[in-house]
Amino acid sequence: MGLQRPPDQNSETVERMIKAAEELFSERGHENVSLRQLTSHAGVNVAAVNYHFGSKELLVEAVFENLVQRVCEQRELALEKLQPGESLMLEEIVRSFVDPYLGDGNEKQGALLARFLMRNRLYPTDGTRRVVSEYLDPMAKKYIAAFAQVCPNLSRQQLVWRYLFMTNTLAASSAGDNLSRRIGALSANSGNVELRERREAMIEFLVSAFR
Amino acid sequence: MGLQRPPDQNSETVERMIKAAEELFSERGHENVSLRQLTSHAGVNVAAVNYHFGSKELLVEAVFENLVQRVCEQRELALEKLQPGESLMLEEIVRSFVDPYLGDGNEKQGALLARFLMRNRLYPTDGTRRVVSEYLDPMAKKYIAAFAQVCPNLSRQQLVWRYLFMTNTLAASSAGDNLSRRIGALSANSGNVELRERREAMIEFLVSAFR
DNA sequence: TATAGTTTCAAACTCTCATTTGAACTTAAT
DNA sequence: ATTAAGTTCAAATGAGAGTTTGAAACTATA
Repeated sequence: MGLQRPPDQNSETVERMIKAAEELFSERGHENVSLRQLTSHAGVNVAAVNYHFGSKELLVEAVFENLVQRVCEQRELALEKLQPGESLMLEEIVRSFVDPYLGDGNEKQGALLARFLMRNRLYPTDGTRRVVSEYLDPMAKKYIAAFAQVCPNLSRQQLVWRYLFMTNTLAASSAGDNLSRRIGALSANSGNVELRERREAMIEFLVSAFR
Repeated sequence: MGLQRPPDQNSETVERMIKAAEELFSERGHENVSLRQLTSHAGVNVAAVNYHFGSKELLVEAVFENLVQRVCEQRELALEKLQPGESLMLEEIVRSFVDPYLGDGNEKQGALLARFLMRNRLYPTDGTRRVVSEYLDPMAKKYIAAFAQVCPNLSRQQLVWRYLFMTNTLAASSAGDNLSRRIGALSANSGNVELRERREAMIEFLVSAFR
Protein backbone atom coordinates (compact mmCIF):
# COMPACT_ATOMS: atom_id res chain seq x y z
CA MET A 1 0.00 0.00 0.00
CA GLY A 2 2.35 2.69 -1.14
CA LEU A 3 3.41 4.46 2.02
CA GLN A 4 4.53 2.32 4.93
CA ARG A 5 7.04 3.07 7.65
CA PRO A 6 10.12 1.07 6.70
CA PRO A 7 11.83 -0.75 9.57
CA ASP A 8 15.38 0.10 10.64
CA GLN A 9 16.94 -2.37 8.32
CA ASN A 10 20.58 -2.20 7.44
CA SER A 11 20.05 -2.39 3.75
CA GLU A 12 22.87 -1.79 1.34
CA THR A 13 21.04 1.27 0.11
CA VAL A 14 20.72 2.88 3.51
CA GLU A 15 24.40 2.40 4.25
CA ARG A 16 25.42 3.83 0.92
CA MET A 17 23.24 6.87 1.49
CA ILE A 18 24.64 7.52 4.94
CA LYS A 19 28.18 7.13 3.70
CA ALA A 20 27.59 9.49 0.80
CA ALA A 21 25.84 11.92 3.11
CA GLU A 22 28.77 11.99 5.52
CA GLU A 23 31.19 12.68 2.72
CA LEU A 24 29.21 15.39 1.01
CA PHE A 25 27.91 17.01 4.19
CA SER A 26 31.38 17.30 5.66
CA GLU A 27 32.53 19.11 2.56
CA ARG A 28 29.65 21.41 1.78
CA GLY A 29 27.14 21.12 4.61
CA HIS A 30 23.81 19.44 4.26
CA GLU A 31 22.01 22.61 3.20
CA ASN A 32 24.22 22.80 0.15
CA VAL A 33 23.74 19.22 -0.94
CA SER A 34 20.61 18.45 -2.88
CA LEU A 35 19.03 15.04 -2.71
CA ARG A 36 19.79 14.55 -6.36
CA GLN A 37 23.49 15.14 -5.80
CA LEU A 38 23.45 12.95 -2.73
CA THR A 39 21.66 10.02 -4.28
CA SER A 40 23.59 10.09 -7.52
CA HIS A 41 26.83 10.13 -5.52
CA ALA A 42 25.54 7.17 -3.53
CA GLY A 43 24.40 5.40 -6.67
CA VAL A 44 20.79 5.10 -5.59
CA ASN A 45 17.52 6.53 -6.74
CA VAL A 46 16.23 9.89 -5.52
CA ALA A 47 13.11 8.35 -4.08
CA ALA A 48 15.20 6.16 -1.81
CA VAL A 49 15.65 8.99 0.65
CA ASN A 50 11.98 9.44 1.29
CA TYR A 51 11.36 5.75 1.16
CA HIS A 52 13.98 4.81 3.75
CA PHE A 53 14.15 7.89 5.93
CA GLY A 54 10.87 9.72 5.38
CA SER A 55 12.39 13.07 4.47
CA LYS A 56 15.65 14.83 3.93
CA GLU A 57 15.51 16.35 7.40
CA LEU A 58 15.18 12.90 8.94
CA LEU A 59 18.11 11.64 6.92
CA VAL A 60 20.19 14.53 8.20
CA GLU A 61 19.23 13.76 11.76
CA ALA A 62 20.02 10.09 11.28
CA VAL A 63 23.51 10.98 10.08
CA PHE A 64 23.92 13.36 12.99
CA GLU A 65 22.77 10.82 15.55
CA ASN A 66 24.99 8.16 14.03
CA LEU A 67 28.04 10.33 14.32
CA VAL A 68 27.36 11.68 17.80
CA GLN A 69 26.72 8.19 19.07
CA ARG A 70 30.04 7.00 17.69
CA VAL A 71 31.97 9.88 19.22
CA CYS A 72 30.30 9.56 22.59
CA GLU A 73 31.08 5.86 22.79
CA GLN A 74 34.74 6.58 22.19
CA ARG A 75 34.75 9.32 24.79
CA GLU A 76 33.07 7.04 27.26
CA LEU A 77 35.80 4.46 26.79
CA ALA A 78 38.63 6.96 26.91
CA LEU A 79 37.25 8.56 30.04
CA GLU A 80 36.77 5.26 31.82
CA LYS A 81 40.33 4.30 31.08
CA LEU A 82 41.41 7.47 32.85
CA GLN A 83 39.37 7.12 36.01
CA PRO A 84 41.01 4.26 37.89
CA GLY A 85 44.29 6.03 38.58
CA GLU A 86 43.94 8.68 41.23
CA SER A 87 46.29 11.16 39.62
CA LEU A 88 43.90 12.49 36.99
CA MET A 89 45.66 14.76 34.57
CA LEU A 90 43.84 17.76 33.18
CA GLU A 91 45.46 17.40 29.81
CA GLU A 92 44.42 13.79 29.47
CA ILE A 93 40.81 14.60 30.12
CA VAL A 94 40.93 17.22 27.43
CA ARG A 95 42.54 14.77 25.05
CA SER A 96 39.92 12.15 25.73
CA PHE A 97 37.38 14.76 24.75
CA VAL A 98 39.10 16.16 21.71
CA ASP A 99 40.54 13.05 20.07
CA PRO A 100 37.30 11.18 19.42
CA TYR A 101 35.83 14.39 18.09
CA LEU A 102 38.51 15.01 15.52
CA GLY A 103 38.76 11.37 14.57
CA ASP A 104 41.86 9.97 12.96
CA GLY A 105 43.76 11.02 9.89
CA ASN A 106 41.76 13.41 7.78
CA GLU A 107 39.78 16.22 9.29
CA LYS A 108 36.50 15.15 7.75
CA GLN A 109 34.83 13.89 10.90
CA GLY A 110 35.64 17.00 12.87
CA ALA A 111 34.35 19.19 10.09
CA LEU A 112 31.13 17.23 9.83
CA LEU A 113 30.51 17.30 13.53
CA ALA A 114 31.31 20.97 13.70
CA ARG A 115 28.80 21.72 10.99
CA PHE A 116 26.12 19.78 12.77
CA LEU A 117 26.76 21.39 16.11
CA MET A 118 26.82 24.88 14.64
CA ARG A 119 23.68 24.13 12.75
CA ASN A 120 22.06 22.96 15.95
CA ARG A 121 23.17 26.14 17.63
CA LEU A 122 21.78 28.36 14.92
CA TYR A 123 18.73 26.43 13.78
CA PRO A 124 17.88 23.75 16.31
CA THR A 125 15.11 21.30 15.51
CA ASP A 126 13.32 18.80 17.68
CA GLY A 127 15.47 16.05 16.23
CA THR A 128 18.83 17.70 16.82
CA ARG A 129 17.82 18.76 20.30
CA ARG A 130 16.90 15.20 21.05
CA VAL A 131 20.34 13.99 20.01
CA VAL A 132 22.01 16.59 22.19
CA SER A 133 19.97 15.80 25.28
CA GLU A 134 20.19 12.06 24.73
CA TYR A 135 23.91 11.69 24.00
CA LEU A 136 25.81 14.90 24.59
CA ASP A 137 24.28 16.09 27.84
CA PRO A 138 24.90 12.89 29.84
CA MET A 139 28.44 12.80 28.51
CA ALA A 140 28.86 16.44 29.47
CA LYS A 141 27.92 15.73 33.05
CA LYS A 142 30.57 13.05 33.28
CA TYR A 143 33.18 15.42 31.92
CA ILE A 144 32.19 18.16 34.28
CA ALA A 145 32.52 15.70 37.13
CA ALA A 146 35.95 14.72 35.87
CA PHE A 147 37.06 18.34 35.59
CA ALA A 148 35.74 18.97 39.07
CA GLN A 149 38.22 16.43 40.41
CA VAL A 150 41.15 18.14 38.75
CA CYS A 151 40.04 21.73 39.27
CA PRO A 152 38.76 21.86 42.85
CA ASN A 153 39.19 25.63 42.89
CA LEU A 154 36.52 26.15 40.23
CA SER A 155 32.88 26.28 41.23
CA ARG A 156 30.29 24.05 39.67
CA GLN A 157 28.95 27.02 37.76
CA GLN A 158 32.37 27.90 36.42
CA LEU A 159 32.94 24.33 35.37
CA VAL A 160 29.74 24.29 33.37
CA TRP A 161 30.69 27.50 31.60
CA ARG A 162 34.15 26.31 30.75
CA TYR A 163 32.97 22.99 29.53
CA LEU A 164 30.61 24.72 27.13
CA PHE A 165 33.28 27.13 25.99
CA MET A 166 35.51 24.15 25.34
CA THR A 167 32.94 22.52 23.09
CA ASN A 168 32.43 25.80 21.30
CA THR A 169 36.11 26.25 20.69
CA LEU A 170 36.42 22.72 19.43
CA ALA A 171 33.51 23.05 17.05
CA ALA A 172 34.46 26.46 15.72
CA SER A 173 38.07 25.47 15.22
CA SER A 174 37.23 22.33 13.30
CA ALA A 175 34.84 23.85 10.82
CA GLY A 176 36.17 24.38 7.37
CA ASP A 177 39.68 25.01 6.17
CA ASN A 178 39.35 28.70 6.68
CA LEU A 179 41.32 28.68 9.89
CA SER A 180 44.49 27.57 8.15
CA ARG A 181 44.19 30.37 5.63
CA ARG A 182 43.60 32.89 8.38
CA ILE A 183 46.69 31.74 10.24
CA GLY A 184 48.70 32.20 7.10
CA ALA A 185 47.45 35.76 6.85
CA LEU A 186 48.26 36.59 10.47
CA SER A 187 51.54 34.79 10.89
CA ALA A 188 54.70 35.77 9.10
CA ASN A 189 55.00 32.05 8.36
CA SER A 190 54.08 30.24 5.23
CA GLY A 191 50.44 29.38 4.89
CA ASN A 192 50.36 25.66 5.41
CA VAL A 193 49.46 24.44 8.85
CA GLU A 194 49.66 20.86 9.94
CA LEU A 195 46.69 19.09 11.42
CA ARG A 196 48.68 17.72 14.32
CA GLU A 197 50.03 21.14 15.08
CA ARG A 198 46.54 22.60 15.19
CA ARG A 199 45.33 19.86 17.47
CA GLU A 200 48.20 20.37 19.90
CA ALA A 201 47.74 24.13 19.97
CA MET A 202 44.08 23.72 20.74
CA ILE A 203 44.70 21.26 23.55
CA GLU A 204 47.24 23.62 25.01
CA PHE A 205 44.71 26.43 24.80
CA LEU A 206 41.97 24.43 26.45
CA VAL A 207 44.17 23.14 29.22
CA SER A 208 45.29 26.62 30.11
CA ALA A 209 41.68 27.77 30.04
CA PHE A 210 40.85 25.40 32.88
CA ARG A 211 43.48 26.76 35.23
CA MET B 1 18.07 51.25 -20.00
CA GLY B 2 16.73 48.72 -17.60
CA LEU B 3 19.82 47.44 -15.84
CA GLN B 4 22.30 49.99 -14.56
CA ARG B 5 24.62 49.81 -11.59
CA PRO B 6 23.07 52.08 -8.97
CA PRO B 7 25.50 54.30 -7.03
CA ASP B 8 26.02 53.89 -3.29
CA GLN B 9 23.32 56.32 -2.38
CA ASN B 10 21.86 56.44 1.12
CA SER B 11 18.32 56.35 -0.02
CA GLU B 12 15.54 55.79 2.42
CA THR B 13 14.84 52.47 0.77
CA VAL B 14 18.36 51.17 1.15
CA GLU B 15 18.49 52.08 4.82
CA ARG B 16 15.15 50.47 5.50
CA MET B 17 16.26 47.29 3.80
CA ILE B 18 19.51 47.08 5.76
CA LYS B 19 17.70 47.72 9.02
CA ALA B 20 15.10 45.07 8.29
CA ALA B 21 17.83 42.68 7.19
CA GLU B 22 19.75 43.12 10.44
CA GLU B 23 16.67 42.43 12.49
CA LEU B 24 15.48 39.39 10.59
CA PHE B 25 18.94 37.94 9.98
CA SER B 26 19.87 38.12 13.64
CA GLU B 27 16.76 36.16 14.52
CA ARG B 28 16.62 33.54 11.83
CA GLY B 29 19.77 33.81 9.75
CA HIS B 30 19.81 35.12 6.24
CA GLU B 31 19.28 31.72 4.66
CA ASN B 32 15.94 31.47 6.42
CA VAL B 33 14.69 34.88 5.38
CA SER B 34 13.19 35.17 1.93
CA LEU B 35 13.36 38.41 0.03
CA ARG B 36 9.60 38.64 0.20
CA GLN B 37 9.64 38.52 3.97
CA LEU B 38 12.53 40.94 4.11
CA THR B 39 11.07 43.52 1.78
CA SER B 40 7.58 43.36 3.21
CA HIS B 41 9.05 43.83 6.68
CA ALA B 42 10.99 46.80 5.36
CA GLY B 43 7.97 48.18 3.55
CA VAL B 44 9.57 48.20 0.12
CA ASN B 45 9.04 46.31 -3.08
CA VAL B 46 10.68 42.95 -3.76
CA ALA B 47 12.47 44.27 -6.80
CA ALA B 48 14.24 46.87 -4.68
CA VAL B 49 16.79 44.31 -3.52
CA ASN B 50 18.02 43.52 -6.99
CA TYR B 51 17.74 47.10 -8.05
CA HIS B 52 19.81 48.55 -5.21
CA PHE B 53 22.15 45.70 -4.35
CA GLY B 54 22.24 43.51 -7.43
CA SER B 55 21.33 40.27 -5.69
CA LYS B 56 20.40 38.82 -2.34
CA GLU B 57 23.96 37.63 -1.80
CA LEU B 58 25.28 41.15 -2.30
CA LEU B 59 22.73 42.53 0.14
CA VAL B 60 23.89 40.00 2.70
CA GLU B 61 27.49 41.00 2.17
CA ALA B 62 26.62 44.66 2.49
CA VAL B 63 24.96 44.02 5.84
CA PHE B 64 27.95 41.98 6.93
CA GLU B 65 30.43 44.64 5.90
CA ASN B 66 28.38 47.33 7.58
CA LEU B 67 28.36 45.49 10.85
CA VAL B 68 32.00 44.44 10.83
CA GLN B 69 33.06 47.97 10.03
CA ARG B 70 31.10 49.32 12.97
CA VAL B 71 32.53 46.78 15.39
CA CYS B 72 36.08 47.30 14.21
CA GLU B 73 35.84 51.04 14.62
CA GLN B 74 34.75 50.61 18.21
CA ARG B 75 37.52 48.15 18.89
CA GLU B 76 40.02 50.52 17.36
CA LEU B 77 38.89 53.27 19.71
CA ALA B 78 38.79 51.07 22.77
CA LEU B 79 42.23 49.66 22.04
CA GLU B 80 43.76 53.08 21.49
CA LYS B 81 42.40 54.27 24.79
CA LEU B 82 44.24 51.41 26.44
CA GLN B 83 47.64 51.89 24.87
CA PRO B 84 49.00 55.05 26.49
CA GLY B 85 49.30 53.64 30.00
CA GLU B 86 52.20 51.23 30.30
CA SER B 87 50.45 48.83 32.63
CA LEU B 88 48.35 47.08 30.03
CA MET B 89 45.90 44.74 31.63
CA LEU B 90 45.10 41.47 29.94
CA GLU B 91 41.49 41.63 31.01
CA GLU B 92 41.01 45.07 29.55
CA ILE B 93 42.29 44.01 26.18
CA VAL B 94 39.85 41.15 26.18
CA ARG B 95 37.04 43.48 27.16
CA SER B 96 37.87 45.92 24.41
CA PHE B 97 37.55 43.01 22.04
CA VAL B 98 34.41 41.46 23.44
CA ASP B 99 32.29 44.49 24.28
CA PRO B 100 32.01 46.00 20.80
CA TYR B 101 31.20 42.56 19.52
CA LEU B 102 28.32 41.91 21.84
CA GLY B 103 27.01 45.45 21.59
CA ASP B 104 24.84 46.96 24.25
CA GLY B 105 21.63 45.78 25.78
CA ASN B 106 20.05 43.04 23.74
CA GLU B 107 22.09 40.24 22.30
CA LYS B 108 21.00 40.88 18.74
CA GLN B 109 24.25 42.25 17.43
CA GLY B 110 26.33 39.43 18.83
CA ALA B 111 23.97 36.88 17.41
CA LEU B 112 24.03 38.51 14.00
CA LEU B 113 27.79 38.75 13.93
CA ALA B 114 28.14 35.19 15.12
CA ARG B 115 25.92 33.97 12.34
CA PHE B 116 27.93 35.81 9.75
CA LEU B 117 31.26 34.59 11.04
CA MET B 118 30.11 31.02 11.26
CA ARG B 119 28.67 31.28 7.83
CA ASN B 120 31.96 32.59 6.58
CA ARG B 121 33.71 29.72 8.26
CA LEU B 122 31.43 27.13 6.73
CA TYR B 123 30.64 28.64 3.35
CA PRO B 124 33.02 31.47 2.59
CA THR B 125 32.44 33.55 -0.51
CA ASP B 126 34.65 36.07 -2.23
CA GLY B 127 32.66 38.84 -0.61
CA THR B 128 32.88 37.58 2.95
CA ARG B 129 36.55 36.77 2.56
CA ARG B 130 37.13 40.31 1.40
CA VAL B 131 35.46 41.73 4.49
CA VAL B 132 37.57 39.52 6.72
CA SER B 133 40.85 40.43 5.10
CA GLU B 134 39.95 44.10 4.85
CA TYR B 135 38.62 44.74 8.34
CA LEU B 136 39.19 41.80 10.65
CA ASP B 137 42.73 40.82 9.74
CA PRO B 138 44.34 44.24 10.31
CA MET B 139 42.47 44.51 13.60
CA ALA B 140 43.65 41.03 14.52
CA LYS B 141 47.27 42.03 14.04
CA LYS B 142 46.85 44.94 16.41
CA TYR B 143 45.31 42.71 19.02
CA ILE B 144 48.03 40.13 18.67
CA ALA B 145 50.56 42.89 19.16
CA ALA B 146 48.72 44.04 22.27
CA PHE B 147 48.58 40.53 23.68
CA ALA B 148 52.26 40.14 22.96
CA GLN B 149 52.98 43.01 25.34
CA VAL B 150 51.03 41.43 28.16
CA CYS B 151 52.02 37.82 27.52
CA PRO B 152 55.75 37.92 26.81
CA ASN B 153 56.05 34.24 27.63
CA LEU B 154 53.91 33.22 24.66
CA SER B 155 55.46 32.86 21.23
CA ARG B 156 54.14 34.69 18.23
CA GLN B 157 52.72 31.43 16.93
CA GLN B 158 50.95 30.72 20.20
CA LEU B 159 49.52 34.21 20.24
CA VAL B 160 48.04 33.76 16.78
CA TRP B 161 46.47 30.48 17.79
CA ARG B 162 44.98 31.87 20.94
CA TYR B 163 43.66 34.95 19.26
CA LEU B 164 41.82 32.76 16.78
CA PHE B 165 40.50 30.51 19.50
CA MET B 166 39.26 33.59 21.28
CA THR B 167 37.29 34.75 18.26
CA ASN B 168 35.88 31.27 17.84
CA THR B 169 34.75 31.10 21.43
CA LEU B 170 33.17 34.48 21.16
CA ALA B 171 31.29 33.64 18.00
CA ALA B 172 30.15 30.23 19.10
CA SER B 173 29.01 31.49 22.48
CA SER B 174 26.98 34.32 21.03
CA ALA B 175 25.03 32.34 18.49
CA GLY B 176 21.47 31.57 19.36
CA ASP B 177 19.81 31.15 22.71
CA ASN B 178 20.69 27.52 22.84
CA LEU B 179 23.54 28.03 25.25
CA SER B 180 21.24 29.22 28.00
CA ARG B 181 19.08 26.15 27.61
CA ARG B 182 22.09 23.91 27.69
CA ILE B 183 23.35 25.50 30.88
CA GLY B 184 19.99 24.88 32.45
CA ALA B 185 20.27 21.21 31.53
CA LEU B 186 23.76 20.83 32.94
CA SER B 187 23.51 22.94 36.07
CA ALA B 188 21.33 22.04 38.99
CA ASN B 189 20.21 25.67 38.83
CA SER B 190 17.10 27.06 37.28
CA GLY B 191 17.26 27.61 33.55
CA ASN B 192 17.47 31.36 33.19
CA VAL B 193 20.88 32.84 32.66
CA GLU B 194 21.59 36.52 32.65
CA LEU B 195 23.36 38.16 29.75
CA ARG B 196 25.78 39.98 31.97
CA GLU B 197 26.62 36.80 33.76
CA ARG B 198 27.41 35.08 30.51
CA ARG B 199 29.60 37.90 29.36
CA GLU B 200 31.60 37.91 32.58
CA ALA B 201 32.05 34.15 32.51
CA MET B 202 33.36 34.32 28.99
CA ILE B 203 35.81 37.10 29.76
CA GLU B 204 37.07 35.13 32.72
CA PHE B 205 37.50 32.11 30.49
CA LEU B 206 39.36 34.02 27.82
CA VAL B 207 41.64 35.77 30.26
CA SER B 208 42.65 32.51 31.85
CA ALA B 209 43.22 31.04 28.39
CA PHE B 210 45.94 33.60 27.75
CA ARG B 211 47.96 32.74 30.82
C1' DT C 1 5.50 -21.91 -9.49
C1' DA C 2 2.56 -18.59 -7.53
C1' DT C 3 1.91 -14.91 -4.54
C1' DA C 4 2.59 -11.19 -1.36
C1' DG C 5 5.60 -7.92 0.41
C1' DT C 6 9.60 -5.02 -0.29
C1' DT C 7 12.56 -2.21 -2.88
C1' DT C 8 13.90 0.39 -6.99
C1' DC C 9 13.12 3.34 -10.80
C1' DA C 10 12.03 7.24 -14.19
C1' DA C 11 9.00 10.64 -14.41
C1' DA C 12 5.85 13.94 -12.80
C1' DC C 13 4.28 17.06 -9.25
C1' DT C 14 4.19 20.97 -6.21
C1' DC C 15 6.02 24.61 -4.02
C1' DT C 16 9.13 28.32 -2.94
C1' DC C 17 12.58 31.05 -4.16
C1' DA C 18 15.42 34.80 -6.48
C1' DT C 19 15.24 37.30 -10.40
C1' DT C 20 13.38 39.86 -14.40
C1' DT C 21 10.18 42.74 -16.79
C1' DG C 22 7.85 46.70 -18.50
C1' DA C 23 4.85 50.07 -17.17
C1' DA C 24 3.84 53.74 -13.83
C1' DC C 25 5.54 57.14 -10.90
C1' DT C 26 8.78 60.72 -9.06
C1' DT C 27 12.32 64.04 -9.42
C1' DA C 28 15.33 67.46 -11.30
C1' DA C 29 17.27 69.88 -15.04
C1' DT C 30 16.59 72.43 -19.41
C1' DA D 1 6.47 72.41 -19.64
C1' DT D 2 9.21 68.87 -21.45
C1' DT D 3 12.45 65.65 -21.18
C1' DA D 4 15.37 62.22 -19.26
C1' DA D 5 17.03 59.64 -15.57
C1' DG D 6 16.14 57.42 -11.33
C1' DT D 7 12.96 54.75 -8.63
C1' DT D 8 8.98 51.91 -7.44
C1' DC D 9 5.52 48.62 -8.45
C1' DA D 10 2.55 44.27 -9.55
C1' DA D 11 3.06 40.52 -12.13
C1' DA D 12 5.47 36.99 -14.70
C1' DT D 13 9.45 33.99 -15.27
C1' DG D 14 12.30 30.16 -14.65
C1' DA D 15 15.32 27.41 -12.01
C1' DG D 16 15.82 24.25 -8.30
C1' DA D 17 14.35 22.08 -4.42
C1' DG D 18 11.91 18.11 -1.87
C1' DT D 19 8.43 14.99 -2.48
C1' DT D 20 5.10 11.73 -4.64
C1' DT D 21 3.61 8.29 -7.88
C1' DG D 22 2.68 3.94 -10.09
C1' DA D 23 4.73 0.58 -12.51
C1' DA D 24 8.58 -2.59 -12.74
C1' DA D 25 11.98 -5.52 -10.49
C1' DC D 26 13.28 -8.14 -6.86
C1' DT D 27 12.92 -11.48 -2.86
C1' DA D 28 11.23 -14.68 -0.04
C1' DT D 29 7.75 -17.79 1.48
C1' DA D 30 4.27 -21.40 0.70
